[in-house]
Amino acid sequence: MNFQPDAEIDHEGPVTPYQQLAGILRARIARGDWQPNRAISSETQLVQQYGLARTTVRRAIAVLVEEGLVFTVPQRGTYVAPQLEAPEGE
Amino acid sequence: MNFQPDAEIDHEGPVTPYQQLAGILRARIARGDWQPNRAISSETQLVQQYGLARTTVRRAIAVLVEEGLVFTVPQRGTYVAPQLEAPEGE
DNA sequence: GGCTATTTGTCCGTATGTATA
DNA sequence: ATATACATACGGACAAATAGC
Repeated sequence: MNFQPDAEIDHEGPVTPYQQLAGILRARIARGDWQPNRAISSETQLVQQYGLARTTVRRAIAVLVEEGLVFTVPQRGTYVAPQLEAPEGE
Repeated sequence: MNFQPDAEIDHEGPVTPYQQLAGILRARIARGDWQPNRAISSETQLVQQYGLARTTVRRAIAVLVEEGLVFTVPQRGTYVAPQLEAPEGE
């Protein structure tokens, strides 16, 4: 499903908040809010920005990790995965 | 059959309670008690509001789902379907 | 050596809602 | 009407590792 990168979380709709956030973050990465190998917002920041519980934020991030879009480094942050679809010519 | 949105369940009449509830909910949706993509009352709330058994409430909801008027999201709720009669022009 | 702040990791409890028996 | 199971969401708390002063 497609999400707007600047959308807000709808707590009343049929789509669960963690799915919405995953879609929003996916859109923001695609838009270029964070470059590859750069950290996205911390979990605490996402909690404040979107008004969600941390467990919900972590679940959304887990979705992106599962998709290979980001990777998490313990005690460091969550980083945008380097694009592996582009041929590594230079 | 037409039902009043504020009608009560008649347990003595010829119309089965689940048909009555389905008609009432249909009228309430038409009246605008719940907007599209918004959750209707939970099954528990409908049980309490109309004094029906849960199975009866679920059967009434099943009728509306069959009609495409609402859709149920597991572990989340039952939502008013978005109006699909409007052409999707943009 | 401290202290403080930040970040992810983990666990607890409570609540709501559907699904099933 | 009760009970259990499952998924989701929220809030809080603590741990561990890192970084800076």
